[in-house]
Amino acid sequence: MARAPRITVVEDEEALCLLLRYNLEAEGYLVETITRGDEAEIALRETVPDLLVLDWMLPGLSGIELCRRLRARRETGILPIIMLTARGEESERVRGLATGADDYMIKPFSTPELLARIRAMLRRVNPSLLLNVLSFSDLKLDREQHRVYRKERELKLGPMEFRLLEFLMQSPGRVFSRGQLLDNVWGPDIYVDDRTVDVHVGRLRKAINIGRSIDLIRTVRGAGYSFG
Amino acid sequence: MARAPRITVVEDEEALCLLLRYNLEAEGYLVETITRGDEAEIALRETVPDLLVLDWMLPGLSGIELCRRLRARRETGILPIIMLTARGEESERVRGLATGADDYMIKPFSTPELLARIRAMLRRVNPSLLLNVLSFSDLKLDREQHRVYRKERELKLGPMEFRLLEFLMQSPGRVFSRGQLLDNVWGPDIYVDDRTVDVHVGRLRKAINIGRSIDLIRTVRGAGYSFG
DNA sequence: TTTTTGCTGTCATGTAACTGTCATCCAGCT
DNA sequence: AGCTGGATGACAGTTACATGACAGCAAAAA
Repeated sequence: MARAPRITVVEDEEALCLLLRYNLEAEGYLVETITRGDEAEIALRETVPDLLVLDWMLPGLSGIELCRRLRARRETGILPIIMLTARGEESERVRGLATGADDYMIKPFSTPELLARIRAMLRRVNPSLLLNVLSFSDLKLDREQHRVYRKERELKLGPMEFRLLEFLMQSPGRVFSRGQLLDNVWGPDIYVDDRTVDVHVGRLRKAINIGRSIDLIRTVRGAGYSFG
Repeated sequence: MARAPRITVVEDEEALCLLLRYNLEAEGYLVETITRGDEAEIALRETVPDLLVLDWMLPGLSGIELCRRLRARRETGILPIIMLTARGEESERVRGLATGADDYMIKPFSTPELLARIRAMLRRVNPSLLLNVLSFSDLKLDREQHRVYRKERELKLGPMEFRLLEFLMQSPGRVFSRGQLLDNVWGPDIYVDDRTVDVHVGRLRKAINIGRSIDLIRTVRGAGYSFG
């Protein structure tokens, strides 16, 4: 499997939490589990995962309300959400979707089906997440082999440079602020200077723009960086 | 929603086709119905709707195969697809999703539920476009990519010009005083001369009115500026 | 163990781009 | 015309980014 997409599970039943974590990690995802709705809202303000599995009933803040609030924010407006509902009444199903969940599962549900839905949804939102080889122009990044090529010629990247490039290549053209890059590439709990990003982008540039190649990384003054 | 979303229904049962067309049109969608899989493939090469309702079993070309082919093409790679399946065996469900459908309904299904799912899915697809790209006439501003185009030609804007244009484009036609612009674009705690706005509007004008294009920014004497 | 090598984060410096102000010119209104 | 408010070019101060240098680590090699 490709580089792990991040999935956050918000579910108060301890047993189900463990089951989901076990299965999702077996599929190769990076999993974060949260048991309370209000805690989830705070956590999601920090970092946005690639997909959210959300229980309908939660202590602190109900799943449906959390969903509504997430949809109202730009950062999480299109975050894929799969809702877990206890009862299968149709009125509730419809309400769940109408609130902005992208899909729902009725408990008890089959784990393989949930995994299939997650895969389908991730592919729809950002196909790059599930690809093993990202390429753009004459640059190719192989996640499995941890190798990068520019025009058939292999490049030598440090670990940080590789991860930075990988992340940027997942959303070509999109501009990320230094804060976003630190969160997503360095990790949410790492506190380093914003300007460190500049240095690494510089190193990455030097590494991938061998010879006279055009610069594949764009600096957006006052905003951040983007690939392509 | 600005324009009526287009929905294509591919279904061979005449009665179901009529029922769906009737209900979807009542909701305000533009509906096209096709009864054969191979015909659908040809039609979808011409125009891509906003959403596709696709029967599992079809004459000419099966729904699952059509789905697979659509996913392979760039234009229809992320076209939202709701699959209609006759039997509800889980293996088939999973197969449907794994092929790339975004959702499915098991026949016989409840019409309100289908409508709710369509609504939810369109909201997810359309706002994502609407959220990130502002456009007016031949001017296009992409927030995510931080790029601005006039007639396919990319413009070079400074950070302030970009933010100013972004703000103005959010409410086309509305007039903002210099004070309002300072508050909203510069920030509430920034104290600069009112006349600074004039200069930036001037710079923005110069940047977006390349050549002989008509001026997209309107000066309202004694009141302020507006876009469009 | 010590030595070497490679990677990372911070800092200092240089530079190019951006910003705010002002003076001057111009257009619209009475 | 005369007045008022807006447009514009010039300019200096400031900001944000690029880059080279370097020390602290950690892993690999000797």
